[in-house]
Amino acid sequence: MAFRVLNVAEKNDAAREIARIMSRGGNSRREGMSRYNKIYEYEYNLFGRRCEMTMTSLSGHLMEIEFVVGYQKWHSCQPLALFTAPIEKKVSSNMDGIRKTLEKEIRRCNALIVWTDCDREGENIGYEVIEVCRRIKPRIDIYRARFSEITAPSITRACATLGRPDERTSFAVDVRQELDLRIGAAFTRFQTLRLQKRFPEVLSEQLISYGSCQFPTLGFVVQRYNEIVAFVAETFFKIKVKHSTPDGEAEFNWKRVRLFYRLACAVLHQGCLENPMATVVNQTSKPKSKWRPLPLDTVELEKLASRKLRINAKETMRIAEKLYNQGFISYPRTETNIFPSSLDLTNLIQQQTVDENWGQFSANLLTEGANPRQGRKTDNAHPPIHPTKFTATLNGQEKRLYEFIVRSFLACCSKDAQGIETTVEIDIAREKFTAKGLSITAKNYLDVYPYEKWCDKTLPIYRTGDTFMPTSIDMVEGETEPPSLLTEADLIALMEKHGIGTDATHAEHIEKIKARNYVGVQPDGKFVPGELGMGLVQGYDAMGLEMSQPHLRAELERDLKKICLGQKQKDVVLREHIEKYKEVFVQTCEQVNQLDQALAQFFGEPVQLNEDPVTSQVINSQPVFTCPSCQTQMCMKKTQDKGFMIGCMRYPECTSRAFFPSFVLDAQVTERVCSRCIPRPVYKIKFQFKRGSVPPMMDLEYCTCILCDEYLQEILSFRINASSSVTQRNTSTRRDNGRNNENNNRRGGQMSSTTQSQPRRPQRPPFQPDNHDSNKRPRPPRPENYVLCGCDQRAIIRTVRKEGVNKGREFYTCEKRECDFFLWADEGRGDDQTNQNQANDRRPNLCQCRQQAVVRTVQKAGPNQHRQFYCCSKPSGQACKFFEWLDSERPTSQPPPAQNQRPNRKPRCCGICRQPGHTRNKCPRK
DNA sequence: GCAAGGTC
Repeated sequence: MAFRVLNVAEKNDAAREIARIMSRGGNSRREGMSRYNKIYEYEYNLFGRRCEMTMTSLSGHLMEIEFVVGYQKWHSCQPLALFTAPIEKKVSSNMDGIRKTLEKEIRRCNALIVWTDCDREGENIGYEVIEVCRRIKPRIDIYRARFSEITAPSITRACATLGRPDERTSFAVDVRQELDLRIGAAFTRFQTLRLQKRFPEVLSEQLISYGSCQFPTLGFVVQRYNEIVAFVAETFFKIKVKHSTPDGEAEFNWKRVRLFYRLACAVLHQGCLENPMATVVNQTSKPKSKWRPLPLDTVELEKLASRKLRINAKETMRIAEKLYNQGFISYPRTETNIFPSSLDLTNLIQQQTVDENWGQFSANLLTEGANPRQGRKTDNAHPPIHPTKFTATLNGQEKRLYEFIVRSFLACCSKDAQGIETTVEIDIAREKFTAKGLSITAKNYLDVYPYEKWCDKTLPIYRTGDTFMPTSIDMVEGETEPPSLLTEADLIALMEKHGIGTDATHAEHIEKIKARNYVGVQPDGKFVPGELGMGLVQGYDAMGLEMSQPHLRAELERDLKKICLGQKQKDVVLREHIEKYKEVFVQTCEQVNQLDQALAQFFGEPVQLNEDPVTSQVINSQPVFTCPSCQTQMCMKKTQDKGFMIGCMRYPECTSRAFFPSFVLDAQVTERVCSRCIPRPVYKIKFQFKRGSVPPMMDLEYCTCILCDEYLQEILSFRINASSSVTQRNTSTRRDNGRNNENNNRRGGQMSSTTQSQPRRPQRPPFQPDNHDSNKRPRPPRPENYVLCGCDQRAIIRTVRKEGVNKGREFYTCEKRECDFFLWADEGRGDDQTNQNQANDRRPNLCQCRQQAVVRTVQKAGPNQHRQFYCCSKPSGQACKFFEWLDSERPTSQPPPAQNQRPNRKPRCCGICRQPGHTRNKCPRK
């Protein structure tokens, strides 16, 4: 049986080229599941045997990381929680075709060779391929091909020296991805949500993002602007000597360049004036070259297009990609500035000989032979940017950029410009002056490269020992000048220098800070900080945080390198950086007023908010509490589906909280007293309920304590029972009546007399957050008037309200809607343990699909009506077929007594005919 | 609605 190998490259171009080299042009091609990623097939000798090779490709990263569902929405959690929120890595939806191709092809293969780019990201992308393939074939043999360029020798060498993928390098990328996501999302949400509310007139629609590359890029612009603003001009003085002759004019510059003291300069100037005769002390002539341009890589193209053509980096890349797709130029995303020896430069130059502007130059170049200047960088994949086909059909910016690429290519393949530089040094009153002249002897590349100037400068002829009387000796005054604002090319150079972003992303980061209104661009192409950008940088600077400095990113880069070298563990780096940024985040929250103040300089006074100082979370209702466990302020807010919540704003770090159910319409804190936890803070809250949600108990007052963390339902059930005159229960099933007693006494006995008659409940220890796992919400202390139901939730007591034999009877039912737990209260009345035992007895089994099985009752008329059975609790579409009768024997023909029926359970009314027993879809009237 | 990194 044939030994098949699946080969995967990072992009289709690379796959095609590697396949062509390995097959010596003899490969076949077929379509894959992704239209951009073809499948190439050929045979190759590998592992000492003839192998059937299948080569396909990706389009960069196959997977993306994202927070799990509960954290994706902006208001779903505190931004602080994003530092620890669970994340997942999965195949991006737009990469589904590629995933399917891999899954399909790996099934028929015996080994996998990863041919992704040989850099850090490439290694990580390789592991994404491995993960997808291992899901299909867990034991597949995996190799890594390492190559420095896509040429026959390099590819052959890679095949002969196949190794294993480097997990550490891939880990480094995992760390970078996770940190970028967590930090970016946390700060972006925090800044945006807060500042939109603080400055609604200006920022209500503004997204205020933070990114580890965006902010340093902004920082460069602001720093240069600040340097200019802070610049103090200094006056300087210098001496200039001129000499005019019939052969030409010479201007001599002072060797001291300039002095900042007028008197000193004046003394020396006076000396020259008193003894003005100049003596030529030295005269030299030497050859001078002006170097031709390097081959174009992406960054160089962006910088030069910005400087020479005034086309910005983003636009340059857009046009370049279009030219590439039309086949006019080579791939424009490359870090290589070395032409590979395999590239046929002569043919490329030949194509350009037909042009009316540079055709003649190209023809001459052919006769001389191409001699490209070579740089030092290679990305192992793509050659420098060069024209691949002649065209004269382009217009506008496309034409300009194409012409620039062609002229750069021809200039690079030509020769340096040559000239003779003459330097003349003279002495006047022991002060030295020099003048320089230039005589160009061969323009060479300059003939085809109009973007650079090199001019002749003719000097009169001087010989050493000559003397002459200067035409003028002047003392001139000048002022030092501030640096100029950054151009886009300057900005890209700074980003490159400090390791901010990559070649492929520089333009995107610049574009992003423009889009966010952090910076603006003047008509002359210079970058100025915008009000928002300036305010953000000033605000963070005022907090003493170096958010806009490149150091933080540089530190991460250093640690990532250590992961690659095995000097540091991935988890350690991740933990350290998360902790560091989390600390920065907390500091930002604590000092966030600095940010407000910085922006207030530009946008006016901010709108006042009720806010938490740590999280700046806006609070909708008063007042603000102090968290008893961490001293952070807590807030009460209305949640979408859970009614009201009082909770620590540092959740989940601090788990102090209390929830109130959704039938509460309004809540108002009236006091801060606790009968049980004094001197701990406790809140007494007055609730209003939706009409009908509880028996006629409107404006019920409820005292709860955050420390004790008790639930509203408990007091509700108590009050309901107390007012319904049901038989007195065992006092142990009642909640803290003693506490109410104390409260009532303090408030002058406002509570009903029923509560006052209850005996005091034993004191329970206050809530101790330190005893809880910070990742889990603490379970509330269990009050005595509920039982645990089978799904481990509380089953609370309710009263049958419907007319009939069971009216007024009480029953336990699970708080959870999905759970069908039901227990008559009088079946175990007076004995809490019995209640619990009964509940436990009725705990559902685990069904076959490991889901809970719940008890249901047969509704349908027939011999089994009212009989109970276990079945899977999943929704019908997903449920397994687990089924088990609850009773061992079949029931008699008589229906079971009424107390075995569940009151008010699932009337199954269709809502059309108002008749129970069928669903809306099956209604005969429909 | 968030990052940065691949790539088409």
